[in-house]
Amino acid sequence: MATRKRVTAQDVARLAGVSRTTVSFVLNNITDMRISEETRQKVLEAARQLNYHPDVVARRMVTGRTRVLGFVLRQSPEQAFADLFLPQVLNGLSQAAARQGYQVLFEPIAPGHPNTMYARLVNERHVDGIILSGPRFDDEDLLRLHREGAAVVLIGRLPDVEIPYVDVDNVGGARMATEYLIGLGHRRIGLVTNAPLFYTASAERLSGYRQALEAAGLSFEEGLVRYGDFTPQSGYQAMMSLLQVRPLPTAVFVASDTVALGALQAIRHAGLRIPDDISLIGFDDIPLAGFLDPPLTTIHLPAFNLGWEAAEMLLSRLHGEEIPSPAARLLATHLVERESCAHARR
Amino acid sequence: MATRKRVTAQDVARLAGVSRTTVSFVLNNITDMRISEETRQKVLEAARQLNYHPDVVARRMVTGRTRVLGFVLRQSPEQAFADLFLPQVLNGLSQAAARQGYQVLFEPIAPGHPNTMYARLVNERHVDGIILSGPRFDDEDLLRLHREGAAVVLIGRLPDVEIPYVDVDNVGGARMATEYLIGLGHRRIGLVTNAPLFYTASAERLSGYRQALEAAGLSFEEGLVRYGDFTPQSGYQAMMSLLQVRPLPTAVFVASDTVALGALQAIRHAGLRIPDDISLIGFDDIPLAGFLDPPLTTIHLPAFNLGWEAAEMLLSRLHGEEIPSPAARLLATHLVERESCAHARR
DNA sequence: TCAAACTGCTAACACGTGTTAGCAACCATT
DNA sequence: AATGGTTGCTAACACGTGTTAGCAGTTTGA
Repeated sequence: MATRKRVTAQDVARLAGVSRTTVSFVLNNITDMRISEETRQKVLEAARQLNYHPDVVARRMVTGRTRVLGFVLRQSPEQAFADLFLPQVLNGLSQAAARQGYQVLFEPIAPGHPNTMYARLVNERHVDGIILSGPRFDDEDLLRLHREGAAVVLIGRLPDVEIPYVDVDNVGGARMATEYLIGLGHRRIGLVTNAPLFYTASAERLSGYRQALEAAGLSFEEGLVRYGDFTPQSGYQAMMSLLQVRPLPTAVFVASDTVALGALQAIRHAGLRIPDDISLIGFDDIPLAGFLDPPLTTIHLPAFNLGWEAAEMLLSRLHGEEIPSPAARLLATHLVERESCAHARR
Repeated sequence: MATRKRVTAQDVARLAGVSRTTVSFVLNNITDMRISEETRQKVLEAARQLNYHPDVVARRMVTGRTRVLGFVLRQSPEQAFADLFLPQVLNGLSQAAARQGYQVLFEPIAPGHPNTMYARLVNERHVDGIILSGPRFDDEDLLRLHREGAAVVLIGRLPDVEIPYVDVDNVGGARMATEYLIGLGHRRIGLVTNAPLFYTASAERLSGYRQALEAAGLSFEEGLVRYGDFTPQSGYQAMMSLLQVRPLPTAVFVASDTVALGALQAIRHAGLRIPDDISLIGFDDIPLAGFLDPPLTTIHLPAFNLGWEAAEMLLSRLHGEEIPSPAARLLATHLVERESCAHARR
C-alpha cells in the first residue's frame, strides 16, 4: 500500500520553469490571461511527461462544487431490483449526467436502516444535489432538506409538496389500459395493483382504472380489485383470489408486468387460456414482456427518459436556471399491443 | 441559487468558546486528547444548535482518502441492463461498501465513447479504488492502472493478467447443467451461448459444456452449437436455426436465461412442447425464471455475492491487508430444478 | 520624450478539515 | 521549595487547487 506520491501542479511548474499559477492557467485554458505559446507548450509538455492529473478533491475544495449527483433509492433494494425499471432509470440518469460532466453516486437505503440519513449527502457535501426515487410523504428529512434550499428532484410524485418532480403519467396509462379492454368489449374487468395503495403510483393506477370504467358507464366494484406487492408471487396470489369471483371477469388489468408474470401462471394453473378465456394487460413493458407466452400486451413506461429528465431538471437547477415552483414533468406512456388480449366473447 | 453560507467547525468553536482544534477532537471522539466532560458537552450542544455537518471534501483533502469506490461498467449499458444480473451485483457491491462506510460511484461507459478514461477516477482521486465489470484484454488503460499500483478488482476473469478478480464458476456451472441433461438420458444436446466467444464467460461456459460431454463419452459437435448475443431476440434466432438440425437434439443448454426466453418462444412457434419434445436448461436464474411457462430449470448464479465479494476484496486491499497476487475468488453455482427438463424418450 | 497601455507572468490568499507539537496551570513527589 | 508529571486545551502546519491583485518589462500614442 505504498501510496505513491502524488504529482502536483507544483511539480509541473518546477519542471516547466514557471509558476504554479501559470500551470493552472494553461491547463484550464484560461484565455483571459495572456500566456505565450512558448510557455504554453512547455507546461503541456511537462504535464505530459510527469503524467499529471489535477486532484479533483482540491478542486472541489476551492470551487465549492462536486459535480456529483446523488441517486437515492428510498425503497428497499429488493423492491428496487424486482425488475429492470429502476436500473433503466439509473442508466438514463447517469447518461444525462455524464453528458454535462457530472457523475452519479449510488445510494440505496441500507436494509434494516430505513432512516439512514441520506441528507448527509448534501450536508456533508458529497454531492451537489440529489435525485430521490420513491419518496414517502412521512419523510421529514426530505421536507427539511428542501426547506433548507437543497437541490432535490423526485422521481415519483409527492402530493401537497412543492418539490420538483418527474413522473410517469400513471393515471393516463392506467386509463389507457382499461379503455383498451373496454374497447374490446369487456365489461367485467378486474384489477391487480402493482403495490399497496400507500405507494402513490399504485393509487394513481387504481384511479386511472376507475376513471376509465366510470367514463364508460361501468360501475367500479371493490370485489374485482386485488393488491399486488411488486413480486410475481404476489401476482399469483392476487389472481388466484380473483379467479374465485363469480361471474368471472373476462379481462384483468395487472398494473405491473412483473406482477402479471405471477398472474399468468395462476391462470395457467387454473386451466384457463389467455386470451381465449381471459384477457390480460400489463404495465411497464419490461424488456421480456414480448417473449412471454402469450406475448404480453402492456403499457410502455419511458424508464430511461424518466432518469434522463430528472437529471436534466436537477442540473438546470444547479446551474442557477430558476425553475418555476413546483416544477413538474409528467411523461407520457403508450400502449404496446401484443397477444394477451382478445375481444370479449358474446 | 443563493448558496447559504456553510457552517464550519470554526463557527462551532466560536459559539462554544473553544478552539477549532477542540471541536475537531470532540466530534471525532479522539480520546487520547483529554477533553473535560464539560467542554465536550458545550461543543456538542453548539454543533447541534448550529446544525453543523463536517465538510467531507475538506476531510478528504487532509486524510487523502475519499471512502468512495468506483463501479465501472466496461460493457455497453444495453448489455449491462439486458437483465437483472448486473443490477444485483451493484446491489451487493453497495451493501458491502456501506457496511464499511464507503460509497459507490456508478460509472458506466458512455455509449459511443468506448475509450472513456475511467482511469481518471483513480488518477484524479474521485475514488480510492475501482471495481471493473466486463474487463477486456485489449484494455491498455486497465493494465497501466494496475502497473501503477492502483487498487483494482475485476468482476470477470482476464487471462494471463495478475489483477485480483472475482468471478462465477462458469465452467463448473456449465458442466453441471450439461451433466444434468446427460443424467436424464439425453445424448444429443445442443448449446446456445449467452454471447460471442470473445467474452470470457461465454467461452468458459462452452468449455464446461464440452467437458461434460467428453467425460460422458459423447462427442462434441460443432453443428449443435449456436451463438447468442445477450438478448431474447438472439436466442430466438439461434434456436430457430438449431431446430433445422437433423436428427433434432433432444435437449438444449442455453447459457443465459434471457437468451433462453427467446429460445422458448422459437420452440413454441415451431409447434414443439417443452419438456415433452425438447428439454431446455438455462443459466443465471433470473428472478423471473420460476414464472415462465414452463418454469425454467437453470443454474443459479450468486450475483449479489459477486458484488459483495468484489467490494470486500477491494476494501481489504485498501486497508492495507496484502492479498496474495493473483488474488482470485470463484463463486460456486447450483442447479435449480424446475419443469423445463424431462427424461429423454426412448 | 514621457505617460499610458499592453504583454506575460507571479505572489498570495482562500477553501475546511485532521493532526502534531507544545503551552499554561495544577498536582504529586522528593 | 524545587522538580517532574498530568490535565486540558490551542497555535500552526499541511493537503492541492482556483483566482485576484499586481508587478516588471515592452510597446504604443501624443
